[in-house]
Amino acid sequence: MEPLFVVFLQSGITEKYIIKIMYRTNTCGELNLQNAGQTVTLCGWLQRSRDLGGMTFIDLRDRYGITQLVFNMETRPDLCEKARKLGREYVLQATGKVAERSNKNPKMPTGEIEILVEELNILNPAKTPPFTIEEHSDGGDDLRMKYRYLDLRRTPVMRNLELRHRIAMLTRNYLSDLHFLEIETPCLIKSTPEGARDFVVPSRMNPGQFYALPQSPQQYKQLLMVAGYDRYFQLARCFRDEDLRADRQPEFTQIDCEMSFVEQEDVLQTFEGLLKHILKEVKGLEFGAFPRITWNDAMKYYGSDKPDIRFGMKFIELNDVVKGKGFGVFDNAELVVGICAEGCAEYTRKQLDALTDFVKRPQIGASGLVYIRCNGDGSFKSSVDKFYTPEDLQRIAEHCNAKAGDLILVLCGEKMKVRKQLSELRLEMGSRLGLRKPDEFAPLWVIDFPLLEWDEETQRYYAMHHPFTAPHPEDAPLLDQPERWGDIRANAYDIVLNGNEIGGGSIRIHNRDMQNKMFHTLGFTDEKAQEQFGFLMGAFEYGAPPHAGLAFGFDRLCAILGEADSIRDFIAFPKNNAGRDMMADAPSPISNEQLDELAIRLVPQEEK
RNA sequence: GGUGCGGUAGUUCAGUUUGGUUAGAAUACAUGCCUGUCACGCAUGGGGUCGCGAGUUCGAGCCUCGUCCGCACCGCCA
Repeated sequence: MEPLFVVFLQSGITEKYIIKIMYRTNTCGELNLQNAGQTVTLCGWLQRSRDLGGMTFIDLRDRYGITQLVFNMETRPDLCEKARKLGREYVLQATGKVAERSNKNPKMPTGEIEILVEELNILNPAKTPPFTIEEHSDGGDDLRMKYRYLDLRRTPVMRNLELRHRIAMLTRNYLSDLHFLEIETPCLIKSTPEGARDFVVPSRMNPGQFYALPQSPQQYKQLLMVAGYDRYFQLARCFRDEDLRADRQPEFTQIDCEMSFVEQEDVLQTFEGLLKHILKEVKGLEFGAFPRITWNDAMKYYGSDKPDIRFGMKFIELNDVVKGKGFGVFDNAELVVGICAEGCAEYTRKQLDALTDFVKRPQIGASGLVYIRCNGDGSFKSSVDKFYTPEDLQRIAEHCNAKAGDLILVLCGEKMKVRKQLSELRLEMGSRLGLRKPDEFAPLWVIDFPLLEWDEETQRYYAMHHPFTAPHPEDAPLLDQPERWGDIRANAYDIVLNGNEIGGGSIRIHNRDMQNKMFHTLGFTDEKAQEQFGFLMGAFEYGAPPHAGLAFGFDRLCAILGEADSIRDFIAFPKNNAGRDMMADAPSPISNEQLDELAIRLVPQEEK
């Protein structure tokens, strides 16, 4: 990085003026032996001081690094006395000569030099912080959230936010070069009941009426297509009033994109290109064409619509080889399915019990786990030896491609449920075997999602993606056959990285008849469709081009590339588990005056 | 809405299994000594509503119930 001085010069300010106005000539991360002899001024925070009696060392920290300041009792007793009184996190300005150290520290980039301080200004004293501002802080999660502005001083968090900035710039430049325009869409919009819960904002000027915050700029970006902005993107803030997770915040950022006059292949190529570009620039990794898998196959082989393909361990369906041998649990099951864990035949009883407990946890809900050990001597030991002869087990092992030394784990039950359960077990085994390395990246497209999803509770179909998603052309006729609605594929796709859904999109419906048919399928009356989506439907009558789009979860993408599990440290000011900002203590009650102005009356909790 | 784990010094934790004298450690902080440290070292010192409330008991940091808070997960997240 350029020294600060040079950056200022390049900005066109004259040198004479700079010296007068500049707090600092250099940052704390850029000085080395070549600067020896120069007089410099640095500013920063006191990271740590070491008082040796006759001399005092201070580590001065800023965003760019740490530089050591030296104070000597013999040469400047006044400054040395001053320096030894300073506390952690004091804000300092120090001027002095860059000098070669007699004892160099190879562990730090500036370790060959130090500053012989001639002038020291305390720009601001500081209270002792409640936790240490270091690479590995001694602070717990909630304390760090409460004092987030201190946590943000720590280098790991700074590096995360720098990474976020880099990915944002790479994205903007890449898409801009492809003629995409970044266009902002409103945050105060109309509430629509489909999908996630809306955050809602009362309107003072329209008493009793509310805006919603966007769950995504979906309808606006489609209107931009109607308006002829044929390539749009936005790093868009989105809001969803749902429960939080480590990788889910109530407000989050999407790389939101839409294109006109394209087919699915164009969209996939464009955004595969974007992700390849980011992976290359950030990680130095080059990829060929990303693998693609249909949703049906993803469910069949991984039990998940976002498979982690950093490792194999694909599902093997076993109905044909296990049924009819008198083991009622298998015989009565809709699906018997297993995975083969290579080299795990040595698993002890205790380890197998732990796995059984894992799948029986209420969150997963399997009723039991069957194992088959393929011993080194070619024999088998299983939890169902009573029902299966060695020859039966041999046949199952062959079906699973299991070798001597492998362990076959089998679950059974209702098809979709057991797939989901085995998916959890597969990921658990992957973790236990160290196959889910955070510095390995395995992107994947999942295509041909179902268009509709049956909801037991409300007894109706919902759009799996959203109501503007086009059906797969081959399946469109099935919209006229309600009994086949569950089989209709959509022209929808997700992009998956290391078992995380990092993006998704679809071809949109641009034809009025098709859209009407879709609303009908979803149980919307004409009036309701008109009320909810009227402005979009109206726009579509004035010449909507064929269009399609995709949105990346930007925070999640940053966290994965930052090799972290939680997105919180890639957001400057995140919310906690309960959606609270622990630093600002939001949300909070508002005054009666504010409520009156908004024409809102609160109902006491006990009346509910 | 549900499940699990946790809450003890400024901070991170031990102590809870088996209730029993003055609740410990490390680190941070303060004071003093120390001229080449870089996790400096040495000495001394201060620092506690054991989350909160109720109960059991002669006696509760420890057991029971309730409650609040944090984290992870299930449901939810078109």
